[in-house]
Amino acid sequence: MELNKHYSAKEIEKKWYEFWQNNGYFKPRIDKNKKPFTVLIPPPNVTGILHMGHVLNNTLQDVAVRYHRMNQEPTLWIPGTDHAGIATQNMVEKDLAKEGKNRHDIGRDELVRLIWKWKEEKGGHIIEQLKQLGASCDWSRERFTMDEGLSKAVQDVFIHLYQKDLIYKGKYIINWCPRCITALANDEVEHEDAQGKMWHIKYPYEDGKGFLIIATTRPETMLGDVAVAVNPQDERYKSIIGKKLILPLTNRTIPIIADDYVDKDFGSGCVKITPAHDPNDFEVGLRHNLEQLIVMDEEAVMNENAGKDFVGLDRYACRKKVIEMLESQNLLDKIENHENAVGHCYRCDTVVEPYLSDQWFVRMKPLAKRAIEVVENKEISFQPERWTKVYMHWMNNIRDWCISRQIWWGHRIPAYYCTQCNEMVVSSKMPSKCEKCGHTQFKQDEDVLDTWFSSWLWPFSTMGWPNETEDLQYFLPTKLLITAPEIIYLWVARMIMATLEFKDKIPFDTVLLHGIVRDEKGRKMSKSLGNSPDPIDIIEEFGADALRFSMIFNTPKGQDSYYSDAILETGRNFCNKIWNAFRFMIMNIEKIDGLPNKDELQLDLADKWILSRMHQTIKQSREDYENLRFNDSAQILMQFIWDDFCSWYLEIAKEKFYTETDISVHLTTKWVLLEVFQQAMRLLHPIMPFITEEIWQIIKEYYPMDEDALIIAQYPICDDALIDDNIMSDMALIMESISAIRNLRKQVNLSPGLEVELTIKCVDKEQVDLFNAYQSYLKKLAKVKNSIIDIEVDKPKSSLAAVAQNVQIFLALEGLIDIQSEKDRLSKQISKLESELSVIQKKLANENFVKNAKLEVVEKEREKEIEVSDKLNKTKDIYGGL
RNA sequence: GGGCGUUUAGCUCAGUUGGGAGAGCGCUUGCCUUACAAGCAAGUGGUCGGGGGUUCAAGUCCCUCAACGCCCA
Repeated sequence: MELNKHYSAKEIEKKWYEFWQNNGYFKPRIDKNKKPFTVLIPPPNVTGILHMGHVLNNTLQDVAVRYHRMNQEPTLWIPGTDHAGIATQNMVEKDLAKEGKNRHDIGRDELVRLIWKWKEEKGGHIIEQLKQLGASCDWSRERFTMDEGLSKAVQDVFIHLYQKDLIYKGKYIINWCPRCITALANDEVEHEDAQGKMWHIKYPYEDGKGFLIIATTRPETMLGDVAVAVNPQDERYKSIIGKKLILPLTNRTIPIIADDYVDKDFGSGCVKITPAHDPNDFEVGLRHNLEQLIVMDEEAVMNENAGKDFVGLDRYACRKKVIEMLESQNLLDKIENHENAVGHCYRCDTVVEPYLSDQWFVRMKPLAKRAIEVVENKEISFQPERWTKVYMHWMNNIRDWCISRQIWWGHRIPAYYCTQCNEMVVSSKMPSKCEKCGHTQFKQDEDVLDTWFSSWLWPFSTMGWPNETEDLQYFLPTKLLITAPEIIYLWVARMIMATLEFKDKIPFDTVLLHGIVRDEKGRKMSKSLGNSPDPIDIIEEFGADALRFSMIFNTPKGQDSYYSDAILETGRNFCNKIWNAFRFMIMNIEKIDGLPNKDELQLDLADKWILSRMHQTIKQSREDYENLRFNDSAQILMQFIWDDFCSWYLEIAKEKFYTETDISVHLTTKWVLLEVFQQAMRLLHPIMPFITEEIWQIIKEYYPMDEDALIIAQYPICDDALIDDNIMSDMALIMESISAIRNLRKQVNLSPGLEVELTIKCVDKEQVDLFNAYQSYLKKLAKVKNSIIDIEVDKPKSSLAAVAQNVQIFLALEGLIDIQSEKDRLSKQISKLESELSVIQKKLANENFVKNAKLEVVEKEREKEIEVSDKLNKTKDIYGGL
C-alpha cells in the first residue's frame, strides 16, 4: 500500500462524510430500553455564514454527540435554522434599495414572497458549511422556525398564553430601533459605555422669580416634558412642590411634582419628566396621571408636537438646535462630561430610542417560577456552575417580554380586529362574524412575533409538537445544550419556561456555556476588525480535523478561545504525526503474514507497558469526555499517541522488526501495533472524525473488527487488569535511564550515531535482570553498544555519570570530558537535591505534621526522604570521583 | 451603582474534596537517525498579582487591596 508522506485531508473528508450520511449513521439507533442522548443545535440564523464562533460551538456539540454515539447510546443531534426576522428582511430590503424601492412600494405579500425566494436560494448556506466541519446531525430532522409545524406551534402557544392572560397588548415604553423601525425586547439591546454630556438647563418659574436647574443627557426630549419631579424628602425643594415652571423653547407651563423615584444626590436633584420617551418617566407619569406627549416619529424625527422650530429634524439635529437656542436665550447653566451606557440595536447597532407604542407582551413572572425551581433543585445544571447565579439573577428580576415586531417577515400575530367596531379576537383563523356588532369584515394584526418567540419552543416544536409524537415521548427532555452565555436570557431561560409550561418537562438537564473566540491579541472577532478568518478556507487548506483538534485543544471548558494560525499548526502537525505513524506501521506489518491468536502473544515489557498506558488513557479520556472537559481529553490523547506510542513504542518496535529474527516477536509486535492503533483511533474519533475513520477502515483490512464503521464503533472500555503498576515502574526506570544516557551524550556532543559502552550500577538483582533483559531498548534508543550491568562494579576512570532513580550510569570517555563543566553541572544538581531534601526533612521533623497529616501522606514523605537522600549521596559520590 | 469572572513560565492557558508547580507554542543546543524537518533528541524558563489570616501543610480555603474583563441597572 502506497501512502503519502504528508497527510492530505481534502479527498478523505468528503468521502467519509458521504459514507456516514448514506449509511444513516447520523440517525439515532432507537432502543426503548436505553436512555437517549439528545442535543439541540442552537439554530443559526438562516442568513448566517459560518464563523469561528460557530466552529467552536458546533465542534463541542459534535464531540459530545460522537462520544455518546460510540458509547452505544441512542444519539440524536437535531439541526436547523431560525428565520431571523429583522436580519433576513434586511437582506431583501437592501436588494430592494439598490433598485430604489422600499418595502411599502411593493407591499407585504410581495416582500414576504421575495424573502422566501431569497431563503430558498441563498439561505441555509451555513448548513452545508456545518457538514464540512463534520457535524453529525440527523439532517433528516432539519427544522426551520417558519416550517409549517413550527408555525403551528407558535400560533398555538400564542393563543394558549393569551387565553391564560399571560399575553397582553398595551401601550408602553419599549426599546425602539428607528432604523429597523420596530420594537426590540430588552435583551436585544446592547449597552455600550459612551462619553456623553450632561446639560444643566434653566427652567424659569412661572412667576418670573428665578430658575430651577434640570440636568439631562438628552436635551431634545425636553420638548416632550410634562413635569419636573423632586424627591419629597429633599429639604431643598419641599417648598416649591406644586409650583409651575415655564418649559423653555415651548409655550407650555409644567408642574413641579414630588416622587420617590428621584435620586436627591444625582445631578441637581430635579428631574425632567418625559413620559413618552423615558421608561422611568413613563412610570412616574402613570403615578401622577400625566399626559404622554410623543415628540418623535418612528424614524426618530421630531413631529409637530415638538414645535415648529424642530419639526422635521432628526433627533441629533434637534439636540444641536435645542442647545443653540437655549444658549442664545441664556438658559444653559453649564455642560459637564458624563459617561453613560447607551443602548444599541443588536442587529444594526443604531442607538435605540425609548418609545411609547402599542405592543404585545408576555407576562413573565408566572412562567419564571417553575423555571427557577428546576435550577434550584438541580434538575437543570449550568456548567461552569457560576452561570447559575447569572441565570437566577435574571429570573428573579424578570420583566415582561415585548414580542411584537413591526416588520413583515415572521409569524404574524393571530389577532383580528373588526373593521366596524375594532373588537379584537385572538384566534387561529380569521373570524367570520363579529360577536359584538355582527360585522363580517376583519383585519389581521399587522405585527409579527419576535424570532425568539419561535426559538423558545425549539425543544418540542422540533419534535412535532403540538402533535403528541413518539419523538416527544422518547427524546424529551434532551440531555445537553451547548451554547454561548450571551443568549442565556434570550434563549436558554425562555426554553426552560416554555418547555415547562407546554410539556411539563425540563427541556434539557445540562447546559454547557462556552466562551467566545478571540484573535491572538484577545480581541473579539468581528467583521469590522477583519480579524475573523473564514473557517471554510481553513478547512480547505488544513482539513476539518486539524481545525477541530486545534480548537478543542485550545479551549478549556467554559473559557474563551484564542485563535491564531499558530494554534492551527498543533492540529495540522498532529494529523501528520498520526498519519506517519500509521504509514510506518503499515509498511512494517505488510511484511508479516498473519495475525497471532491472543493466547500466542509473547508480550514483553514495552508491549505490556503500552497496553497499560492505553488503558490508563481510556479511563482518563472517558472521564474527561463525561465531564465535558474536551481540552483535557485532547491533551491526554495527544500525549499518549505522540509521546508514549510514537516516541517510545514505535522506536522499540523498530528494533524488533529490524534486528529480531524470531517470527513470534514480529507477530506479537504486529498485533500490539494494530490493537493500540485501532483503539487510539476510537479514542480520538470524537475530536478528529475523518482521519480516524480513514485509518481505522484500513486497519480493519489487517485486523478484523466487527463494526462497519468507526463512527458507530464501541468507544474503548478500560480494563483495569491491564494496567500493571510493576510494568509501569520497570518501564519508567528503563525510560529514565535512556533519557539520562542521552543527556550524557549531549553534554559532550557525541555524534548521534556513535555507539558507546556503559557501566550500570544497580542496587539489586531485579534491576540487573531488568537491564540485561532489555539491553536492546538501550541499544536502539540510546545507541549503547555494550554494558557492564551489576550491583558491585568499578566505576570507570574519568567518566561521565548520571543517576536514574537509584541506578548509577557511567559513560567512560577518557579524555573527552571537561572536568570543570561536569563539576559545575553536578554541583548544581546537588544543591537542588539538597534543598529538596531539606524541605522533606523539615516536614518530618515537625511533630505536628507527623501527628496530624494523613498516614499515607507521612508515609509518602518518608519514602521520598530515602529516595532523595539516596540520589543525593550517589551524585555526591560521582562528584567526588571526578 | 449592583453582580460575576480573571490575575500561575516570554505568550495563551490547565491545575476537580488543601499534601511533591504542568501543557502547547516560543527560546537555546545538536541532528535530513530507512514513519514524520509539519520531524527527532537534550535543555532553558515560575518568591502561582500585593498584603494578611486559617492550617502540621495554601496556587488551592477566608479577609483585604490592586489591575483587567464581562453582564445587569
